[in-house]
Amino acid sequence: MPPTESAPRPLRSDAQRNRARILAAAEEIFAARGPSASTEDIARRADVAIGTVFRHFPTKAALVEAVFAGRLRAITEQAAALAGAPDPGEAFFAFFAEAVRQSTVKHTFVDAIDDADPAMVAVWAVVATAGADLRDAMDTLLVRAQRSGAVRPDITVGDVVALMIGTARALEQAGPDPATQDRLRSVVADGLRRH
Amino acid sequence: MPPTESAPRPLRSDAQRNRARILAAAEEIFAARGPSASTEDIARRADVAIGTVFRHFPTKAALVEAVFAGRLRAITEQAAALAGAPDPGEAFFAFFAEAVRQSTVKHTFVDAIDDADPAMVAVWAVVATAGADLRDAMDTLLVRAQRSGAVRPDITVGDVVALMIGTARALEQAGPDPATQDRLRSVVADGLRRH
Amino acid sequence: MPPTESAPRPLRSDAQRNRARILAAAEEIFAARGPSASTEDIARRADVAIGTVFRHFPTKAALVEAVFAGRLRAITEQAAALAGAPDPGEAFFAFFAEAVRQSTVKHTFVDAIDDADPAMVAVWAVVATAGADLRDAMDTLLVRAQRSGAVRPDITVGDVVALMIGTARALEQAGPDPATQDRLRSVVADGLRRH
Amino acid sequence: MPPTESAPRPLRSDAQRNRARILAAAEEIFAARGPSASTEDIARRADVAIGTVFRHFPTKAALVEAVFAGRLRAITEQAAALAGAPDPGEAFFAFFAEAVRQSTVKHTFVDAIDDADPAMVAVWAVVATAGADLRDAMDTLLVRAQRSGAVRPDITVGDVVALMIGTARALEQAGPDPATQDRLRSVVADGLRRH
DNA sequence: TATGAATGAGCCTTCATTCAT
DNA sequence: TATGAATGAAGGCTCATTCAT
Repeated sequence: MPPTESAPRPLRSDAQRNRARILAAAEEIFAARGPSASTEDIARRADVAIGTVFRHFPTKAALVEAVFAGRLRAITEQAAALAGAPDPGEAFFAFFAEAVRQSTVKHTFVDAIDDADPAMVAVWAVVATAGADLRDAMDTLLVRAQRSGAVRPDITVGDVVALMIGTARALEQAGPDPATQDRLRSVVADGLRRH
Repeated sequence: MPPTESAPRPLRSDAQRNRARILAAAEEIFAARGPSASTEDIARRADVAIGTVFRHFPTKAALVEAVFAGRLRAITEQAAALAGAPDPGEAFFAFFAEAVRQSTVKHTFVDAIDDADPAMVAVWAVVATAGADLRDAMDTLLVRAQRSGAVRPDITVGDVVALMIGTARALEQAGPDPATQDRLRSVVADGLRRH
Repeated sequence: MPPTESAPRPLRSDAQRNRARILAAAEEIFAARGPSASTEDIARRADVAIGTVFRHFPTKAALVEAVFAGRLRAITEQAAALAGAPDPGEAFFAFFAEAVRQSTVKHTFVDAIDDADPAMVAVWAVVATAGADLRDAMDTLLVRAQRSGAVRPDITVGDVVALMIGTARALEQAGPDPATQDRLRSVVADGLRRH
Repeated sequence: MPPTESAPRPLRSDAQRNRARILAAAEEIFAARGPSASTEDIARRADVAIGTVFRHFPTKAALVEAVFAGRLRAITEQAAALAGAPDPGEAFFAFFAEAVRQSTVKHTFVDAIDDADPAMVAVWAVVATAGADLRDAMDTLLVRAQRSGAVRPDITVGDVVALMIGTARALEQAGPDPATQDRLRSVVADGLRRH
């Protein structure tokens, strides 16, 4: 047992499994009912006692943050994977479509984070870090696409983020019909192109 | 001596005033802090007792719905006002911009309404009515704009509603800078145009 | 309803009764089991719902503080009542005996206040105010008694407070036998006299 | 091959070491933060796992008791060491001062022990034994001091115990200033002398 | 009708205790 | 024996809703 806890030892296998189950349960339940869903419900879905949830995530905010950051990281990886694609425009729009698809849940997490709640301030810190990585990856994609003439030159990364979230919201509103979802996505994508 | 027993008798004038104050307070507070703001806070802002709020709106959900329906009616009126404008395309896009502007609140109301709650059935009825009126008014605007060639012909009213909500969400995400808001709105509007 | 809540209107009679019942219940239960007793138990003893306790005392600390401050005020009144007594020494020792008697409960409140708990910081503020009044009243008593030669001149008010609390603790420890309690009290009183 | 099955077999040396570490940690932490400090914290300070604490002390109360009994034993030894001192009065007051000094901790342990809890019956047995030894040792000191005329003849051992605890409480209340602590101790000591 | 005190289910969190590893 | 993850009963507090005044 080292004097300082600097390197938290790897979790025991059963603990790892529980941690994963809790994250999965939280992802599902937050997606379905928003992050105001109760921790108790998440514990029930993960089939663990409430204390176990709090052992892994000392705070409800920490749990929300973990789920949210996980999602950001996944999207970031996809942006990175497309960074070297041959056609910059195609890469950008492929990323946009995929990111929107993955954000389409009943409640986007951003909605969930109530700035008024001081407990959520810490959440934003972590999210900001993960978000910065994502922004960097997106910036690469965006700049290349703009240089190639595929995207309006006045658009910023912040614009793209906002439009991704907004488009996800629109799809959520419109319902699951694939044709409709394609149509809506194409509207925003067209708007982003140089005209 | 009420005029007829069948219809809900008109409220006494002070009751009417209270109802209006409560709605106004709810609008402000829901817009600022989302629909999870407490009913107490709304009562306080309206300067009435909590019991009065529940006398006018038997349920918190009913209050949320009333605010939402009110907003729908306001937007409907604007659509109606633009129905006879000389330039159909201009009318449509003016409506779109205005509607988005008015929907830009921190938390959209739709998020607040829990479909699973049986107490919300009656609520949805009212909203549905208001929503149908809005759809009709929007349909007029949309069809004229499409006939004039200003808007993509494959777009439906549902698409426009979804995009309005999504765009409002994007603006909320992007923050208050007017130039940014214009840029984002123009992206979606451009995407809606025939290209 | 005044715009500013500066003067909280007098409570409705039933609310007053409940407030008094809660305070009485808290006094009993804190005295018997210490201030770590649960708010729920106090509510039960007062025969009100838990929410009612929190309506009257927004925090558990506020409840502890109210009980504690009430006790301080009672003792302060007694000190004030004895301030003009003809024999200063007699007055001082009568006060000391009475104050000790009233503090003899299984758990003194001071024990209760956990400095480590940040929620208790506010408690100390109020207590300090009530305590300052008490100190003033005690100071009068003490100085007169010292001038009359009845009490050791090097004793301070702080000493008297500490000895009161300590003596109460000793009596609590010794049990309820009156002769024993008198003996213990007389030991400390004798020690305070000029010898 | 244990010596006899009837007596609890001696602990393995590492277990002995752990037991001692836990007791030391508990002593420190209970002294600093009172007996409501969490068992986890004690385990952490002792650098053992929580399960180890519960293997050695089946209950938190048992741990509190062990610390308490240890303290009683330490004080008993001091009383015994002074039993044959040449000046009986000096010996008694030296013991009193030292015992008070050692009891000056933020929370007295007696407070922590809940008499109502049936799990505490066994605990009290041990404490009672240690307490009886202490009383015997103190009795020797006290009777000698009374015979020599240094202490009031009506005082009992129970009185002395109560006053020790009460004085410790007074010192705790008064704060750490040495002059103040001396003054308070001298007040009680003077009160105990024959006058 | 309006008032606002009372109710109590539910939420997040802590911690003594148990038990699989 | 030691470990530390899991358990689950409380505890403090909030807030939608009810009801006596």
